Amino acid sequence: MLVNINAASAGRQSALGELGELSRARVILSEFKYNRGAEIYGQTEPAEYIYQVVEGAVRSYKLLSDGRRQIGAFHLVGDIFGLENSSVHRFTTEAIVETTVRLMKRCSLQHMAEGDVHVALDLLNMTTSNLQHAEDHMLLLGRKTSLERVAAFLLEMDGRLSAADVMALPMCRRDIADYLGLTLETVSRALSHLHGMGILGFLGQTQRQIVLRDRHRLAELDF
Amino acid sequence: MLVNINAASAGRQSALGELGELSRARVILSEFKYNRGAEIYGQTEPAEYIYQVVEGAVRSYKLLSDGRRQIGAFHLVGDIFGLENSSVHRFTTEAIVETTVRLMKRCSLQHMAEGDVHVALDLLNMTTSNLQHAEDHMLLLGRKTSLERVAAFLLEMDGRLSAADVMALPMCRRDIADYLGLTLETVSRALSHLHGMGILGFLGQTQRQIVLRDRHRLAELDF
DNA sequence: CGGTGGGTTGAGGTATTTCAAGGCTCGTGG
DNA sequence: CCACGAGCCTTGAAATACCTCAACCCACCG
Repeated sequence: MLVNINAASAGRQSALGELGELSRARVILSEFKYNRGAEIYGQTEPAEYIYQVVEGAVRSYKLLSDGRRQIGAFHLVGDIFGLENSSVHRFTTEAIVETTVRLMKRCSLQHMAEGDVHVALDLLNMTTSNLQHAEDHMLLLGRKTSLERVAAFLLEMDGRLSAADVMALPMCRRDIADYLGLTLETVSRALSHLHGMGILGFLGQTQRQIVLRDRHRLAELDF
Repeated sequence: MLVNINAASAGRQSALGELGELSRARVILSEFKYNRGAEIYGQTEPAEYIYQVVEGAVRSYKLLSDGRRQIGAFHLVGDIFGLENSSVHRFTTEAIVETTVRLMKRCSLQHMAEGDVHVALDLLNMTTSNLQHAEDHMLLLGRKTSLERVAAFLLEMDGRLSAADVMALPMCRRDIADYLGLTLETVSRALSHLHGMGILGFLGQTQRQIVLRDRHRLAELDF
């Protein structure tokens, strides 16, 4: 059963609260754990389950035939993913770090949606949230400079991770780059630049813990 | 009433057929005509209506504060748009050419969706179609070259306009560019390049009528 | 006719990519 | 305990895809 479902989800998945709705129907199967880098499902695979991140982080991406990769979204704790309601997945998803997820059979969900308007409306809300994110991301990918993209990324993560005043990014530079439509070197340079401007600082040697020193000036960079 | 609703819509708006469902409830208001370039609604305006293109073509876009523009989608004959089901529009939309649309009050739709599962599922399907398009477009904007983008655009339009063997594009080069995340010059050069390769030809002087001579080779350019 | 709104093409500039080198951390095995 | 390689990150220098600026053409229209 899916009780106590991470109520503090201020992120994109605004419908999370309403998953309580779904939970009452006892269709949650169980938890499952994936190792760092493990594939959760592949593009064009039949979509059997939908998932919720309990712990860890997930990337979902598309590939071109020559290996170019575009990450469409990162799924953090509390997020629901795998909700392509065509019966086939449109992305490949992988665990970025050691990740545990909750599973739910998609067909029973489908069934529920047909019987209960509220479930259907919940699905609609979740899908709309995803659409909205995709729309904003198109603007970023089509029209923003590298610095603006990285600034937008940091602000997004700041809003979604929001653990403390220091962000612990789960993903590497290459993941960020493939999310932002850049190369990892460009991302690195942009971060260095922001560091040099005094807008952010690094903690530890791994460079994945980032502290926002001046959220206001960062927001000004993101048009 | 919304009968005879352009059944030949093989495009993204696969849910079009199901709009028949909606039509039965007599919430279609009337038709309205917009002049070339006229704004249909603006970003952040309250979303009062949803629309269906009867004749013409529509662009919907987002702007950055300095004028950079990203077109998220073109809406052609038969397409439904304005379906942001947050009560506020997330795009600005304009008629590309003289365009007539059908209107439907959004609130009554909302009301219907709450009462009828089928309506809710229709909305979900339409939203999912839009999401799928946005996901594919992210890959294009983030990772494809200018030639690949233009090739993909031509193939998309070929599938959606599919009037005869000659495509009559309603939109200018700048619109195409802002859709593909390029400049109009780059689009023009890519088209010239494809022309030079014998893959496509132009009809008339306006350069908006394009004939695909070699659809197969074009498809190979779109990874 | 002159002006405006597309469209094409060339030349030069630039943001980002590509290629390459080096540093740091961490796990593994000698 | 240290050596070593692998993974990750940064930084520099060179290459390039795309952008910018500019000129020109053509069709259309008052």
